[in-house]
Amino acid sequence: MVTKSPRPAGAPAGAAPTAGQALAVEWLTEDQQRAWRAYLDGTARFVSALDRAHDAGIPVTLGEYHLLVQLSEQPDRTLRMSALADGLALSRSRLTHTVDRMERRGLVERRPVPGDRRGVNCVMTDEGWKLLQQAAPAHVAAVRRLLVDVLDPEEFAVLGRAMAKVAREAKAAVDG
Amino acid sequence: MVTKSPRPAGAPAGAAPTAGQALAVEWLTEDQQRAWRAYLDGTARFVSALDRAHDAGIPVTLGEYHLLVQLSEQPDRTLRMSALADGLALSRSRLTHTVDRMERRGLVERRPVPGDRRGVNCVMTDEGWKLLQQAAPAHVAAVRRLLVDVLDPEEFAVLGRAMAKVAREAKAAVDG
DNA sequence: GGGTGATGGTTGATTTTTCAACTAAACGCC
DNA sequence: GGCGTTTAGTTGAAAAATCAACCATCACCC
Repeated sequence: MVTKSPRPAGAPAGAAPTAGQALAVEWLTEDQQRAWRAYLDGTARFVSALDRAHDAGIPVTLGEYHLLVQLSEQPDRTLRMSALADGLALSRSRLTHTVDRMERRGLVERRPVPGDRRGVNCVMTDEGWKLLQQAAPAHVAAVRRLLVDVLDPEEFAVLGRAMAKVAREAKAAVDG
Repeated sequence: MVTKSPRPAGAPAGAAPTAGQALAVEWLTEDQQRAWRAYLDGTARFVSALDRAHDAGIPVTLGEYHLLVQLSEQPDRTLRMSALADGLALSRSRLTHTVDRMERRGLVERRPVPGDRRGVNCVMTDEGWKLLQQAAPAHVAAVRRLLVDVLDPEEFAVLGRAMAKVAREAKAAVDG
């Protein structure tokens, strides 16, 4: 197995790292490789299956759905753009565009933030709320069918804990 | 906790499902909810952190990198478009466009498939190979730093197994 | 109270992705 | 051997995401 054609991230035959680095790269073991690939592949396929479910009958995009969910959890179904962007791990620009579209559809509204004249609040409209309600059952069913019910409970729990750690780390890497 | 404002996928107060369904939707428990959120959030942040790493110093996009990796594992660094699309969970159209771009950059080449005049093979060029080599160390380092080394080994192993199951299920859902 | 830098958000151009329509070759089958 | 169907891949237009500037307000602090 060692002499396969140089694998994904397997030790490349020639080329040394560009510069500076002391070549202290540790490649992944076979097992790690497998797990990493499984994660990658599984996530890609899961997301696209879920997307497909949203196309077929759920009246909002997966992304829009998540945005509505975030808002739905706020006391007044209201969240500042920046908080929303952070919560959803979206760029500010992307959020601006997304909210533009959703606003046009009447799902959310922009309102000024009381204390800060720079700020903009994003508020879910009744329309948006209704749509969320409508979308929720099929969405949850899909998540169950494609993820939750596929795993046994402990597995799923571990997955959750693991990804929570990953989230923390990634967050640190980005803004740290 | 039950009487929070209707949660993400928590039991909505009003609206019944659109039609037909016998309302047999099972909502997620608190724990499941947490795990699902963690997965979603963790994945989003992980991917964007990895993307960012690719921007900063790695000379190919994450997507392009994965494509090159797939090719690198084939005997002749060659794979049919359809196989590549399946392997990467990409739409055919998206693959066509992506390969267009990469071909312009000289990273891959299109060649006819010997036995089947409909088919198109995608072959990694030496250029592409060199680039992959160059990119690999930093890529692997990032994956380690952001994922592999963040988890303890058993956790990571479980993650791998779990997502492999998920991948199978999603695949079944899509083409089954 | 007037700079200076950070924060919040938007804009518009560029690049990617998606979507639906389309061509061409292969397959099956009678 | 001819006809419908499926498979492979491309195309181009429309939608969405990214990127780099940009404007305004705020916060600090001297």
